[in-house]
Amino acid sequence: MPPRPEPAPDPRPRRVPSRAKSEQRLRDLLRVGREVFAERGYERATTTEIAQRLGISEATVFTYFRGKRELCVRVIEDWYDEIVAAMEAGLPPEAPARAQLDHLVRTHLRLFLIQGTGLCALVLSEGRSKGQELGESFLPLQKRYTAPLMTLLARGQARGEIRTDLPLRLLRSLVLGPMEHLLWEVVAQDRPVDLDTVAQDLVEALWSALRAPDAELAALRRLRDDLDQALARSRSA
Amino acid sequence: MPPRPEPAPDPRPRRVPSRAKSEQRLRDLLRVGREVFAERGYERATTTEIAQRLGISEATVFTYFRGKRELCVRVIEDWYDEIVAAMEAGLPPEAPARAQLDHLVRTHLRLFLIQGTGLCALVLSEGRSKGQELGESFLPLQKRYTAPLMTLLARGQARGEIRTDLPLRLLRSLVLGPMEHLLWEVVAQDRPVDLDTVAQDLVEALWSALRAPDAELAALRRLRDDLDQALARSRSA
Amino acid sequence: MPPRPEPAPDPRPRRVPSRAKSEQRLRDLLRVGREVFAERGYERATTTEIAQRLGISEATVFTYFRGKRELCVRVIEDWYDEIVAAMEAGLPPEAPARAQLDHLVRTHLRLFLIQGTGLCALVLSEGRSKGQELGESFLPLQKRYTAPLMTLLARGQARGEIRTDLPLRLLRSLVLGPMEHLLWEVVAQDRPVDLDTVAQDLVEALWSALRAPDAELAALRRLRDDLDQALARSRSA
Amino acid sequence: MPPRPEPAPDPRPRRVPSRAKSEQRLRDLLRVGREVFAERGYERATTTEIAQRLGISEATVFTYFRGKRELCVRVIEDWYDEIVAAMEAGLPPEAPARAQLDHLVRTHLRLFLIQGTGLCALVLSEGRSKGQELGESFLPLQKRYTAPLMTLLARGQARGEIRTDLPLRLLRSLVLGPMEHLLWEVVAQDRPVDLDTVAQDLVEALWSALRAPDAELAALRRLRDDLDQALARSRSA
DNA sequence: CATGAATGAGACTTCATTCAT
DNA sequence: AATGAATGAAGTCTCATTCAT
Repeated sequence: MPPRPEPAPDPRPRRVPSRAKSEQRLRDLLRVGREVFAERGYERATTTEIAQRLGISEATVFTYFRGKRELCVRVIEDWYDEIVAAMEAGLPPEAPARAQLDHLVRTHLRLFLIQGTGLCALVLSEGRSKGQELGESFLPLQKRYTAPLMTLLARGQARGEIRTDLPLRLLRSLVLGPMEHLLWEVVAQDRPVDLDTVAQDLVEALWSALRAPDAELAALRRLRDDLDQALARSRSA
Repeated sequence: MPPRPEPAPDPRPRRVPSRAKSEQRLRDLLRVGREVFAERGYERATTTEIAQRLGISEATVFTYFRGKRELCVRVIEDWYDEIVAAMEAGLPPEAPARAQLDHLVRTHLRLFLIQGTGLCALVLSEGRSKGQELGESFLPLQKRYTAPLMTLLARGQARGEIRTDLPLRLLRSLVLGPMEHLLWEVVAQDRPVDLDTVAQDLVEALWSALRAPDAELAALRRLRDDLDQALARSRSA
Repeated sequence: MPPRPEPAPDPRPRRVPSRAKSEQRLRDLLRVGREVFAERGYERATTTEIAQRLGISEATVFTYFRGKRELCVRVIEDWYDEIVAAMEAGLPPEAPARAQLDHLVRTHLRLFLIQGTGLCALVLSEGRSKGQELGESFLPLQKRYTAPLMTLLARGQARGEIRTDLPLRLLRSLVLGPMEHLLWEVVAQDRPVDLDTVAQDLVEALWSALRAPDAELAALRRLRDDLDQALARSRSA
Repeated sequence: MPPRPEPAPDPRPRRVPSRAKSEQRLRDLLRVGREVFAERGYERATTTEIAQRLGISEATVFTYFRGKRELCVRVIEDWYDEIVAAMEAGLPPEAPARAQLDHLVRTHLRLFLIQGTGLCALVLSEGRSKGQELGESFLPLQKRYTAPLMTLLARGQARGEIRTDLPLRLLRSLVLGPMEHLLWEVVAQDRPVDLDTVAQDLVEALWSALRAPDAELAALRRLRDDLDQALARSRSA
């Protein structure tokens, strides 16, 4: 467990493994790397284990990646790519906001339930303190990751489907936060969940919080406010 | 009754850190331990650093705690104690659910903004896989931590203030999730936030999702009806 | 069949020292390990010293053995193998028991005089209390080690060469005990001994204690009787 | 487990604990020290444990003894004193050698069965290599310890009860060796023994090896030898 | 006199990484 | 291109011993 010095970006030239080397090997490393990092977290994952699971030499890992850190970053990037792709696929921009939200939530939960929690934890805990070298690589990824949601929300606001009285960032946390929290619980307590039920319930709750107040409600609120003011005037008279 | 698991042979005695030892030292260790674990996470935190920050010998750390792990657990416990205490203080059970929620959210954000994110990450990422040795100590703490919220929600449901059509667990995630997510962003992007604004907005959004679906609507309708009748009476007079 | 003891969760993989690794290195480690453990005993032997004597890095030691304990066990096993092999070589089962005893004692003393005392001490003092982690590995070795002697004794009894009125275990101690004791003295007082003389004397003494009580006596009596008869015949002729 | 540098005799003057201090405390320390050293061996015994068993501070131990090593030496000395005393008591010098041997063996086994094995191991394994600082203190003790036996044997030889054709040292090992060996077995394998039976058997066997050859046997052997010579002469003629 | 507290010195062990083959 | 082997640097933890009170 000695936190290696991880001696900074390392400007020395490196035999860059020729792309043509073994695409398969590279994919294997990313796949197994993802498994191991997800299971153990960054610090507790070892190059030894990754190599062993593939039945290759540890040294080979360093032929494909400059080091553990680079492998980890690549693993995370790959994972983000998948998520973003899945999220964007089948999200017709013209569908009603609630339907889009439903798709997003469902996709999200599904992807994470399969394997994502470990990686999520990885990103969360490694991408933490500013001093950490890993974290810096993650910010742009975070951006890409939340982009589909932000787009969805913005479109919904533009169309009057989603409330506009709260900052977008807050709405984003409102959607992503509960999902992550739910997933933690699932993993921590090892309780199986019914994806469909949870997704449905969650969207129901979220939508209550996100939707633009509907017409009658708006009218009634205005009525009440008018009344208030009228009363106030009458009293001050 | 199962035949006792045979109480581990040869328990070499350890120096027991006398309770009455320098209370100050102990508090210092917990304080600095909290800092370091929060900043670095469990694996990257080192007993060396903790000792150095206090200007004491590393060996001294082990006079007060059986090891790194115990220190960490104690740090977390301490932190939970603070949180739970703060959460319970000033939460009048008879107040309206929304007021209670407001208090809870505000307290939560305040406590975490001060230092909690690192510790939150610590708990989240270390309390992950069941195989991990730390995680097991954390589950009971999690329970205590969410207890105030659960009580609040249950009371609200009983009084008809909070919707009953969704499982409590989901509502809990709905509240805690966004807070954690917001805090990550704050820390990760180092963006300052206005606690009051964020808390107010968040409660506003959460309440839309939590309240009994027809509560406001019903109230407004009744208001309108009352108004109608009042006007009618006034005219018929 | 008892329900398997649940195979320890989360077995973080270790680098497996490949059998084909530098055989030479391995032999060196066992050789030097034997020296150091013999000189210092288990606790006072250090991996540092073992590595230093070979001029290699301490880490390398752990590439070949899982840890200090495993190295020690392997050292002892090796040593036992040598002893048992030497003991069995040249012990013709059909030879008279006393001749076999002579061979065994001589071999034993010779092997131990070279280096064995330290290792003997190691086994004796580490294999002591049941709580000790090392001891458990040693019992089977002890069995193998004393097997040749036990066989010898049993065969001798079957043939009527060795007394049968005492338990085998006691006879075993009667043989092995003095040898160990003699060796202690040699080492402790650093007094040189003449292997042949000591072995001869010891066997002489041991044989007095082991032989079937009446064996020599009976033989001599028969000799005398034969003689008498021969004389008688010669006179009557 | 770090083998302390044990920084050599330490010539600095030391507050020698006034004899009048607490004789009781001193006895307690020696008693408990004996227990712990016997159970664990020198290296694994800790001043912590000794102090804890007495419910006193670790520092106090160092008020009574210059250090762990000195305590250990004193423990061993005490133990030797007891043994020698017990051995000498009730050993009437005029009794037949075999009766004396019986008493000695019985006393020895009894004393060791109670507690001695651990201490025996201690002496054996710590008093090993010449470089060890502990060992040097032990040689004179060894002398005192074996003195009663040596006296017994010498007297027996003088009286013609014990054979004189073997060196005394060898006879000593012949007696002490098996006893130690037997005790190892008892402890190592945790097998209970019947002291009386074992003692009786052992003495029986030992006596066969020690006693002066009896009259008939001697006569017969002389006869055989004479015969041999006569035959030889007759042939060479 | 007794002790609470602190600590220096070191032990075992792990692991990312390098390099000759 | 792949790897067997080696290792530097670090980490956690233990314990005899000292010293001010």
